[in-house]
Amino acid sequence: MSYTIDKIKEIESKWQKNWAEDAVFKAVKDASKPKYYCLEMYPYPSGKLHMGHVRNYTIGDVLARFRRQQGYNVLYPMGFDSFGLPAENAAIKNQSDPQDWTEERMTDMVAQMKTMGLSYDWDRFLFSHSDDYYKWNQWLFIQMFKKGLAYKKKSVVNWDPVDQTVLANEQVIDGKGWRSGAEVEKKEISQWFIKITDYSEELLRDLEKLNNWPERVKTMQRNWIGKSQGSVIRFDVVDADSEKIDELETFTTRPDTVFGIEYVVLAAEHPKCKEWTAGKSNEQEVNTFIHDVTKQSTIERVGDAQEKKGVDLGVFAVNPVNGRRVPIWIADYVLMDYGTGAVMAVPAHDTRDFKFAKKYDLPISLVIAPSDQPDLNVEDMTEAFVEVGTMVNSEQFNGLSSDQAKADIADWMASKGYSHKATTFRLKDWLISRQRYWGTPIPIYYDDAGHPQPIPEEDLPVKLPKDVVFGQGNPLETSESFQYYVAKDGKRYRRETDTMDTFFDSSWYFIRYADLNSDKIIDRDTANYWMPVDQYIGGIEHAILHLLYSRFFTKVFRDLDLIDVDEPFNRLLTQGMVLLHGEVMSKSKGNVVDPDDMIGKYGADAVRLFILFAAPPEDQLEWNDRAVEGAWRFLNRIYLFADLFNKEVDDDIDEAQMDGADRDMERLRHETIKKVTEDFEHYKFNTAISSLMILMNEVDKYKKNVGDSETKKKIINRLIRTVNKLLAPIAPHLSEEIYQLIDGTEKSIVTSGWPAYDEKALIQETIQIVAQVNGKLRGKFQIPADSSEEQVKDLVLADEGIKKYTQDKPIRKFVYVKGKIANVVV
RNA sequence: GGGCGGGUGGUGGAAUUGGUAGACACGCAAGACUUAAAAUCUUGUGGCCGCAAGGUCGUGUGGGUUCAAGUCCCACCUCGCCCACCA
Repeated sequence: MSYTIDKIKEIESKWQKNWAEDAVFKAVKDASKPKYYCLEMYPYPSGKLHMGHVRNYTIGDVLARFRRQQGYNVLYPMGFDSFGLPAENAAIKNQSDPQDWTEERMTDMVAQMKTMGLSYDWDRFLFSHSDDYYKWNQWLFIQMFKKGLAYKKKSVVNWDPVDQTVLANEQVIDGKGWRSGAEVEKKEISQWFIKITDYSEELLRDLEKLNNWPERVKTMQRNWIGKSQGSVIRFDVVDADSEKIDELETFTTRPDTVFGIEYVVLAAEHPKCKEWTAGKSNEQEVNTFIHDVTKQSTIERVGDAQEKKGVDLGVFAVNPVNGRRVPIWIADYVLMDYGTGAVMAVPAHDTRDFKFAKKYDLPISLVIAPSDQPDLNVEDMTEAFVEVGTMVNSEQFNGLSSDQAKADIADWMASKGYSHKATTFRLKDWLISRQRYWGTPIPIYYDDAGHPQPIPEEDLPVKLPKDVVFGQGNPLETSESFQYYVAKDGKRYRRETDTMDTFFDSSWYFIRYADLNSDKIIDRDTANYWMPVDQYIGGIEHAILHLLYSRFFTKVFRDLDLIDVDEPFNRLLTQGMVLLHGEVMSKSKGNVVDPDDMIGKYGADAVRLFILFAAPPEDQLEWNDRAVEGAWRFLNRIYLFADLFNKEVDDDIDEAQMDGADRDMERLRHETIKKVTEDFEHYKFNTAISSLMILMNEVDKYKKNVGDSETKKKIINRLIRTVNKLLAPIAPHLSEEIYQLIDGTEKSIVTSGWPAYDEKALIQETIQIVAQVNGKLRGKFQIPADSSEEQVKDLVLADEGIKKYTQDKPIRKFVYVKGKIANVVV
């Protein structure tokens, strides 16, 4: 009778089995129905699901089931981001095969997903280490190579000394490897890059289209792309005798300060540093400085941000706007890979330049005066003035606001040929090569001249070999079978032994789901039918990298004429973390709650219900075992309530037979349908659930009178059906059980439809309004819903309770907000 | 340093976007049932005063706008996340 754990286990496993057998969740393209593509970020096969996964998938499953009931054709697949370092680290430690290691973990996690009752279409199971998938990674790479979007470049890279691999800029966090946490070193090698910067402008602009993305994710992407507009100014470079020896370009966003340039400063990596000082007296000093700066790891260079160091190169730049000769320095605070690697320094109006000038006793001259201190003296300045002010010491621009001068000087310099306007981005090309085994092999061989050539498409996939040795540098270099590519003519060529960053895999898997078994990368019509993903759900930690790369790949697909959409994810939900006692759950802290334990104790439905009820999906969620029990109690109430279903009566109600209590009950039923439907649309699961609880609280009062009339029995039947369907996305097993018990149909509740509400049924005859005197609550009134303001005023002012406060004072004002509040001001 | 979010009972969180602050739930307390416990049910539960009716204070702090402020404006305190020498 009661909803005991044994009963729960029986119900849950029964329906999981039936759904699988009946292929209830199989997605089939059907142009006659609106489609809904719901997707969670596919997980890394770490071994076990943690509560973060459980939360993520519960949210997605509820949305998928909600849409199915509404009649959408739903695509809801699952897979694994199964390439990556942990499998390889395990191989190094335990001599295990990365593939076996990975697949064991996948098997365990899939079993856990199934006990959660997630409604995935398991016919579309994708994992990135399958050669069926990575073959298309390779195919894509070749298309990119042919278009010049994949290229090789020697460069200083971030070297992770622990993982023995190169890291992308984005994978360096505070100068440390994002996985190992080791301090990153500098190393120069030849690497593969993807030219994402070709799409900087479009990636930035199209953020505008993403109306259903959280604002903060868009802001993070905007900052990451980092567009700035400014001018590139050309300087003549002269020696101590003012003989021109070269030219130099600097980038600035502050053309308004050009009359205040006191020196020009180059990055240590700038090639001109060595050129101009070769054979000079300061050559040794400059070389030592360059060596010291460039060998520093990022953390040392950035960590010491306050202390700026530099060396005078002994050459000069001529400021084109006024002919002034200023020294050229080299300094550690200038970055080679932004702008031109050379900066015009205006100490009075740039914080870094100011500190540098103070340290090396360089002159400072003011060209913008603060509006509240027009007579500011440079000697009195303790920091740079970086705000808008009035132009001074800037010839014909004096007196203008610096904002205005910024535009005017840029135009003027450009017209004189001193500069051109330029746009720069912070976004860098994406370094994708990894000196690692467990990833997609880069499909390239090197011809006799050492030039990279694509492996012909008919030779794809380039499969990962098994004859490798782990723990000695790049494993692919140790494989006899892999090292050489044998071409059609029988010639042997050296093969590329780097593999791809796993972010490459995850940048387009959502497109492959649309047409997983195609013998092309995708079938265009099928992809166009399912794409874009209507609802994408995952952690905020992917706000930049994964989501930006995915947007980029989608645009590349479009430009390769493979698909017609240009943004992959229509709506994005970033779910919050799961905490225990205010801390993130983690194995090292020993504060993890095992999903299996919870499901074993209370059932999947109760765990799902708790997770959705305890917090809005984007907020952090504080785990609470007791509250899970509370969720179980609520389900128990539903289970017992369904017992009242009376098969002897239909639910065709004669409205004339309804009494006041019946009408109230019916109205609340309609209100609840409306509330739950709207809340689901806006991911407000917690308030949807609370409105179901309110309904059940009212039902408990109402049902005490059941048995009196035929009408009440019918209303109870309606309530059971409604509550069950509204609850079905959240607690699918229990709902399916009840559905089959009361309606006994062949169909599943999954496709049984979504309850409708009637706007007319929501109208109330009498409503409650609140009366205030001087803004303080003084009384409540039941009034007919169509009362006029006059009627309300008369009623309120005549009331004894209100009179107590108004006494005989004159009424200064009477404010009435229809159906809500009346405020008497005396 | 820059950007983005937050701060509401013992706890998780509601509040129709300016209109009854604390919905709903957890916890707690009292009671019913029980030999007892668990479960279940009933009642209460922001602080202060009061037996009660009721009064009064109350959404991080201080000011302001308004008939009316958790919500809008100004200043400040504080927590979290992201980016960080970007010229």
